[in-house]
Amino acid sequence: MLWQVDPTSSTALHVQVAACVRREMASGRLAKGDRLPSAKEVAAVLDVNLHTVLRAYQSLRDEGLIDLRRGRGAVVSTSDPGGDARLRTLVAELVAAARLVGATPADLTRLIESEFQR
Amino acid sequence: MLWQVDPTSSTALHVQVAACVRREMASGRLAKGDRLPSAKEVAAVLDVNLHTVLRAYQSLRDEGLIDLRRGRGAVVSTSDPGGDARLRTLVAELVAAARLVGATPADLTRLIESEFQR
DNA sequence: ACCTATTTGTCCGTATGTATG
DNA sequence: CCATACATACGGACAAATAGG
Repeated sequence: MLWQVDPTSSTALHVQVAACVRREMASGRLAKGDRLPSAKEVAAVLDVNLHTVLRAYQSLRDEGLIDLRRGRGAVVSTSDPGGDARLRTLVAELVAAARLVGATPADLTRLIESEFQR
Repeated sequence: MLWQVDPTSSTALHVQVAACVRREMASGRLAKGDRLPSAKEVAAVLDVNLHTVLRAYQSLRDEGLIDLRRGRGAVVSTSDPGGDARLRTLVAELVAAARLVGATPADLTRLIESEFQR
């Protein structure tokens, strides 16, 4: 992958790094299930700080483009053919809503269990 | 505002700080248009790093809860429309979807906790 | 118009923790 | 046990936007 960033640009470095990954995905050079190079590697290649790459990866994760896990690395998100794609979407929405009102996981568990019994 | 964080907790500090703000908003002590204390102040009060507070503020901005601008500070942008009603609706949807795929309450709890951790 | 202080934004560096293989 | 890789927190430095005198 030939990535490139411009340190003098007015756009933030981590945004540029994220854009690199999106380009690779758009062009098909990165397909679902592919593993991205480690943040450490990318940082070395682009001569930027490790945090800058990690921040870019995390923003991609927030967009749902990649799956990011400790010890494993970054993997392009799969379409998840199993039926639980909707489940995870709902969970994400629920957690977001819970955060808005300061509800804890325990609160949600209680709500869910009472709902399950109906 | 009496904010408090637990450095020994397993949940990240910046998540706790963001939760503090959400609680204030949910309780009505922070209303639309109100200005949040500067990140520097919060950092001093909570005895955490400035960056930790800034990260919390930025995540709140990403959620659309506050407006964040250099030199000005953080201003509440919404008055938390939603509340518990939306939470219960989402729980009902989630439970319905879980039944379809045979997921148990324990499965949902696990999913929710991992989602909360992010 | 100018200067200064404040406040967020970004980047770098270092250290430690945690999950994975 | 150990190496890898992301996660978080702290600290320092500088830049950019804003507000006020």
